[in-house]
Amino acid sequence: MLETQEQRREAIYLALAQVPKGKVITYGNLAKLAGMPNGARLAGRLMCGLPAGSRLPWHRVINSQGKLSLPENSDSYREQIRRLEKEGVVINNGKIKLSIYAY
DNA sequence: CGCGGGGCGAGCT
DNA sequence: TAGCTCGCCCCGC
Repeated sequence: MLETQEQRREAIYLALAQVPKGKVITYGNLAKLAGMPNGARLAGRLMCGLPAGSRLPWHRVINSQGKLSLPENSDSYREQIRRLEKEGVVINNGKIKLSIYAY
């Protein structure tokens, strides 16, 4: 299980698809749920490689510091902020409250 | 095959 | 809180 990179990718996607709306999850935790204790960086890699039309909630994935791990000047960054706020996620000084972490 | 670099994380100063 | 180091895994050179 989880031998090919396609299987790992699917595992991450499945785990991501289970993150409820209005909540967020860290890269490390996401990878862990997918069965990869040390796959945080892989998770990050996959996020930036997601197809544009994907229905996956990639915007609910943040780093362990409770912040968005994207360049503040990028379009993706603003897009993520926009989507999160639209779901009711409160962000203080760029940080997200621990109370809305999933799992 | 070594080396540097990532949408990472944990631990120490 | 801010930096730095080190460990992890995957990629491109």
